[in-house]
Amino acid sequence: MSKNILVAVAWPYASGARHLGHVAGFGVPSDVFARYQRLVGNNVLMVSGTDDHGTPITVRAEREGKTPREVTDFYNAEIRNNLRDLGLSYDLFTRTSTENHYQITQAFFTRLQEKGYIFAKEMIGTYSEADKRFLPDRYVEGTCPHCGYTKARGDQCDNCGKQLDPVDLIEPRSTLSGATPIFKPTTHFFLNLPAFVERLREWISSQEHWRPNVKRFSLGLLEEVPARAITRDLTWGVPIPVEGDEFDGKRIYVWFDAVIGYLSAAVEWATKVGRPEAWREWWLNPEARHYYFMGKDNIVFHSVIWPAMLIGHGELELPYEVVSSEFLTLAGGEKISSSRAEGNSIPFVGEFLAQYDPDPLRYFLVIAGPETSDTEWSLSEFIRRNNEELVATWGNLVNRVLSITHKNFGHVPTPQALTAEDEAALATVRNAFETVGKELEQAHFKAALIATMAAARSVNEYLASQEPWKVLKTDRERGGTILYVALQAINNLRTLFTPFLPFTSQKLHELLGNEGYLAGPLLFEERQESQHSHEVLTCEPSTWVGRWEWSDLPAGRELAAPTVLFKKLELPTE
RNA sequence: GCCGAUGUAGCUCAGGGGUUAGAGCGAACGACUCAUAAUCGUUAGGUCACUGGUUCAAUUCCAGUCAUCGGCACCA
Repeated sequence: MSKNILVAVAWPYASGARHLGHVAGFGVPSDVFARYQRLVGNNVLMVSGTDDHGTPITVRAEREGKTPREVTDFYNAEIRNNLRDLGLSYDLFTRTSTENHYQITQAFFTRLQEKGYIFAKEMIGTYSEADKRFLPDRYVEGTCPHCGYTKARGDQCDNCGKQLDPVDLIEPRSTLSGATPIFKPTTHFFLNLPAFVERLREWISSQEHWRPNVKRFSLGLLEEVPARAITRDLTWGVPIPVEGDEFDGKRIYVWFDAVIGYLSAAVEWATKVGRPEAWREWWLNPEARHYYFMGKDNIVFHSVIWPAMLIGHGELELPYEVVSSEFLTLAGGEKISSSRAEGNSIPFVGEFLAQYDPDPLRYFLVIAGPETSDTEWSLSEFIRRNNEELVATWGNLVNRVLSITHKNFGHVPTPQALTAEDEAALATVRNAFETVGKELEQAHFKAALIATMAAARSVNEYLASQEPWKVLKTDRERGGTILYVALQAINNLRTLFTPFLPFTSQKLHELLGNEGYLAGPLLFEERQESQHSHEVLTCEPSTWVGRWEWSDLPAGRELAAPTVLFKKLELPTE
């Protein structure tokens, strides 16, 4: 009956601190989805990790006089802390610089090579003697042969927009050292993507449930798919599993290995929980559904390249759904990319959570996040929505019901026969399990949260119409019945809000005297391999108690005096 | 340049070939006082960017225009 659901979340790049745009794009939506699926009773495996490889990390390491591993150790820890503090309930959040990942990546490479999907080819690389390295095109600068712009990059001229090749540049120089590079041949491996075009087209065309923009974009990409180089001249990364000295200074391209992380992380998780073959229940199970979450800049890797690799592999499951977010922007539409995070005013996750609670941020990122189009980030809007929506509608509802109950009864009152109005109020909340669930099922997070808030609002309406504070003065029994109904409502809204607001839902869970974890703690766990150890972020959802269905709060249960779920916020004055 | 996206009420955004185009917030008026001065009700009348086209019918499909944004292979 339960389905196996893989929640595959994009891998944040361990080259620096992550900002709110990153967690808005893949983090919060994937966690809402995973928590909902667990409440429904499905077997969820939610995995990701930091992407530890690539040129920017090696460059940063050199600039800081550190090793790439030290750099990624630092940012992996910071990102892990961010994700934990935001309540992102990964079954396993690991990293790509593990022995497990190296082995699985190499095996994947070898398998594709044996099946003829990978071939070697000589190409011209840009080499800098001064930097002692080959330079990615973006690290080469020079004068544009078309427009004379002196700061054109090796891949493109920002002035005239023309695409370039480093050899085209007049007076090329390394952006790292300023030295003049030379061009020399270097051999690399290519993934033969054209071999997969027909199968990909057929597969994507048959995905009726994909969002039209993702589908159209992906099919568009197939119009022209070249073979793609999957190795680089680098010394930090997964070594190429091919015999020969000429490959010593080369590594597998970060994106080729990062997507394999979805598989290697599942294997690592299975090992960790002591059931080494358990990953097969997701990866070799045609009934399993794989959902991928990412920002729109990553669609190509998840809808084309990774599926091609999976088709080439031959045994593993393909994506069921590719859920892509748009971008969180600053006022004025400026894109917030990782490479430009420094110097603009989008807050880093760590800084932000040092000042604000995670649930209000999660609320904002779902209700006002870039689900279907770019949306703007604004601190004043965040505070406004916290105060006028989250606090006023939901936080205040909980507080008023618990306060009046505590003041008049101290426990859940025993109800008399329910009136039609009582039944209607309960039915509205009861029905929300279906309406909200249907939206979440389709990854419509914003609509789901709006529907949940509407259910909360309906309880405020019920209270306004029944006026228990008035009734209590003349008819204590009836007043108690109204409060009983309201308590049942918030007890169930607690469950409905759990995917979005795990921390405060857990708090309410406890305020209402319920046992156990509705949304449990997230943990760090040390994993030792032969050369290194690393820490992973994990949790124990199998021990959590919530179910996506109506539950009764028993009459007579003692209720303590409430404390508020959400604080009102003020805009900083400076 | 090529490809794509977006342009809907004061604000932030949904929606979608067809009765009076929606939500939240703001604003106005009223009700209430249990509650974090929170809540509830009523109201606010936006040429759904512009111009053509297809259609019995378009804001919703198509084309063009304007504006904004993104992708365009070794950036992740």
